[in-house]
Amino acid sequence: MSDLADEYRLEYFEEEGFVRKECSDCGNHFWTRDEDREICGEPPCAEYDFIDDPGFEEAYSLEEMREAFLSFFEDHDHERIEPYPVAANRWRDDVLLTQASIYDFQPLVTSGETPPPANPLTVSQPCIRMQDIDNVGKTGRHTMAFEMMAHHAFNAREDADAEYAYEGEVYWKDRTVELCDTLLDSLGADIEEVTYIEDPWVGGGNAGPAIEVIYKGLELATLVFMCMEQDPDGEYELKDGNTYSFMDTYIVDTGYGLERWTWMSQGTPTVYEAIYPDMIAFLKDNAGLSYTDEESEIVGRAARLSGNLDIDDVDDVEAARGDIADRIGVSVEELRELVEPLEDVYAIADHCRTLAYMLGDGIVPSNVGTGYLARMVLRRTKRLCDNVGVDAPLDELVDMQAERLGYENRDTIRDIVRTEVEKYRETLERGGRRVESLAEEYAETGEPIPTEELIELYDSHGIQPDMVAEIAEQAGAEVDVPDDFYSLVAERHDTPDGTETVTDDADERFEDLPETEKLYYDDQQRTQFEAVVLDVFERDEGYDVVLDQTMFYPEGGGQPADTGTLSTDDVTVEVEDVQIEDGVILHRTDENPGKGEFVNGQIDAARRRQLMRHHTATHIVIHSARQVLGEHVRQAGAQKGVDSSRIDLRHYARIDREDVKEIERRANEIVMDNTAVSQEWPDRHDAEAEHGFDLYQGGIPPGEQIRLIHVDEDVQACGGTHVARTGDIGAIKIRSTERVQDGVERITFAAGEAALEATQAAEDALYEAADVLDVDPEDVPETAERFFEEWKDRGKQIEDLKEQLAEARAGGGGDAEEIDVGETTAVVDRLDSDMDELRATANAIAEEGKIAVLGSGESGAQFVVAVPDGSDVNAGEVVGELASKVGGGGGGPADFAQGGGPNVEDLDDALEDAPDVLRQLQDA
RNA sequence: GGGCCCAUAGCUCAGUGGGAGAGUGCCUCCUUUGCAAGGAGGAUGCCCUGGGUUCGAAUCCCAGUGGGUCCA
Repeated sequence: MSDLADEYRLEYFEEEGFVRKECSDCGNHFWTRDEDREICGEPPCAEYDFIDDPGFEEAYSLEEMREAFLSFFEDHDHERIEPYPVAANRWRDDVLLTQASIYDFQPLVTSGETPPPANPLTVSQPCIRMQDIDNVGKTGRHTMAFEMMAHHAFNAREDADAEYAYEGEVYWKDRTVELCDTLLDSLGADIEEVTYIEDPWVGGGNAGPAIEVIYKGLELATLVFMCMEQDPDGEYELKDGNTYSFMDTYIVDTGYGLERWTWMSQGTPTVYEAIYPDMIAFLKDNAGLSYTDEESEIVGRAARLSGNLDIDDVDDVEAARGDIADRIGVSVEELRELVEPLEDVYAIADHCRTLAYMLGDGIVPSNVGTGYLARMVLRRTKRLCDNVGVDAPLDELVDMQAERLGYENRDTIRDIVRTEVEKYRETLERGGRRVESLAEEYAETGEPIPTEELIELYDSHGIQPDMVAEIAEQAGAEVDVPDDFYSLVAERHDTPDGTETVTDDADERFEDLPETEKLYYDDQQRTQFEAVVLDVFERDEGYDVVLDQTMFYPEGGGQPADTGTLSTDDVTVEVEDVQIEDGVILHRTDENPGKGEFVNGQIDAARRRQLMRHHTATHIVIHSARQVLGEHVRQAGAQKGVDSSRIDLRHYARIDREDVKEIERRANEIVMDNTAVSQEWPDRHDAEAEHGFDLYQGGIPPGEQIRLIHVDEDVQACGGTHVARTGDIGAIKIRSTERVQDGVERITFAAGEAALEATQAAEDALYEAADVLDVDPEDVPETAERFFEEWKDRGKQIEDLKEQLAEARAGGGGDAEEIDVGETTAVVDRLDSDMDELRATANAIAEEGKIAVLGSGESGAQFVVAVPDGSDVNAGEVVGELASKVGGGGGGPADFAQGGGPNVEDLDDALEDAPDVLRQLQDA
């Protein structure tokens, strides 16, 4: 096994007089121009040297530094590209957020399937990393949101066997280091002080040599040379314990932290003051934080010290605070009081920037996916604001960052923030009440609130344990939060195991067949074609027929497959389903048309027409919804059908009736405009540059060219079949909306004939209702309301009357049988009315000091037994005895019981036995 | 994508197989008339919808609808 040491012997280092050293402290190897240098320069081997002593010639703002970087690389033959959204799940499904510039090019560009937008290129990519969220504000250098400035070059070996979307070498290690070195020099850094540390990189199945660039104690950049992939037979064993071998493609992946470069140029105590000084000032002022000269001095020194410490988790921060306080010569309490509000302010500024990125790029808060992350950040930010006493509305704070970042959808962002803050407030209020009553309960018993309750409160109601503790304390209850609280919560989510066996049935039978020519894109209106049967494969039921070309659309992009027939001179076979595998289209048929035959294909035209109408209508509905609800609306899924289709949209509020009507109106305007629906196959990077990522509502297709569908002003990457003109859709009718998840709304709609049918079905329902009520359809709502009110009134009246009837009956005696049972009198009677009446009568009789035994045969045999106060007869037992005689059971409290059974014919016998039963039970 | 929780009076909620409740608000009267005052009486309800189990379901089971929440 070999390590990668040779990979770092660069000509550039040699030419420039670098020497390779081993750090006397940590043992890492590094390259430096300074022959006497002993340590690598990276904390904890060294401390920050740039606080109050900036490392560059001039101080740069964040914007100035970004521009300086990008234009430097433009001047050195790189093309500047626009950054991608922070919501990486918009072009890849393996991650949620963009965490590095290379994410922009994974997986299609890095694998060589798709060419990069430019080569070499430079970009400043906004990124969000949630991993360090607890450190933000505390360490002086951690941020959740940051921009990774980068230059990338995509190379492929000339001797590679396979075809790649880029060829040859643009540049590799020497040039990369040279560019970085030159950049530092041009900014006025003392390049004698710069060290390049050897630090092999491994991640996500790829690996390669990498270099950390350290200057004045701060890691300014990482230069990664991605050129290896995991390989069981690989020659190199790397730090993750796996073996790796070289790939055909090799990629320069660099990362320069914009914030750190800005910080380096200013030398402020923390990175936050360097990157958004205005917002920090505003927040400090708003929270009423002001410091005397002496206090400022302490805060400054503490900040410097915390920055110098190598702190990677919060426990260390807390422990370190004591250390810092000692070194400054103040008490820990004093230090905490001074520093904690500032830490909150730093974190608020950072979190607001994170939210601006997330919401600005169209993430909608939700209980799933990126939306959930946005919600978490927002709630955390709100807590920090409350904690430190910032009373400016959160939407205003987020807007400050959104404005700085140049977002144009600021009104929507503010609206989303306001909605979310309100939701959070309601959750807290609900939770507060719940905790209060729980706390009171446990305060009475004197027991601490059990952990099980805490988990339930957090998991099901979103109430943090510290909030429970706070409220419980006021109510005088104890709370003991276990240290492993969050792992206990996690345990609750452990599923019995869901090891999915990925059924990877990559069918080798089709490997030698050519890709089927897709006729359905040439003329989407045609339904007939001729073809040659290349091969036929037998299936469990039916056959897979492969043709040289086809008009049949295979299932894909939410559009179901076409059906139809294939005919030879001799036979006609039914096509029941169509699938595509590696470009080969499989027609699933009931019979074998015969290999080598010429066939005449005919697709079910009516079905296809409806599918096309629904597909084009889907684009129109999304487009209309975006106009009505806002530009943040994005497709979260779609399914087309013959009778109806549905689309799921990301939106932060319920779509109400007014919205539906407006969306429907706009959609039908587009239909009535009868504009042409066009398709084109542009280069993917040209398309992205012109239309942005909103193209990919339904997923990202691979390849150099992508198919775009234009409907009205809407443009989407789409592989489906569409009508020629919007008028062909006929009409679009929205049938229903539902909230399928928080932040995701589903619209179900019908197009063409189905729209007409849907409308007629709704009308039928109305007419039928009108017919029942015997009124005009337009009077149905009013009449229904009146009927409902009257119905309720009558219910009340009937109840009232029953009570009167019962009292009259109890007083009047009637034909009821009266028996003496010991010292009390019992009334036994059969009334044949409902339970309510039976109960009322029994109550009235008991009021008069008599035992009531009433039976009814109205719906099954039923009994009610009521006993007056002071009687020693148990009503429940009486009922139980009687009910068993009619094949049922019964029970209830000792003074009032009811029961019954299915055998009505035995009711009279049971009642006749009642006196005996009563006497027996009394004697017992 | 998965897990969990909730739905009862205008509001906040209790009730977990057998007669629908409390607090608050509302109405009437009394007391007092000074700020969230006291006393007495009264009206509140398809117990979310639909199925099932049961002699009997607000209560148990299933499905749906609406909301909440945690996780990947």
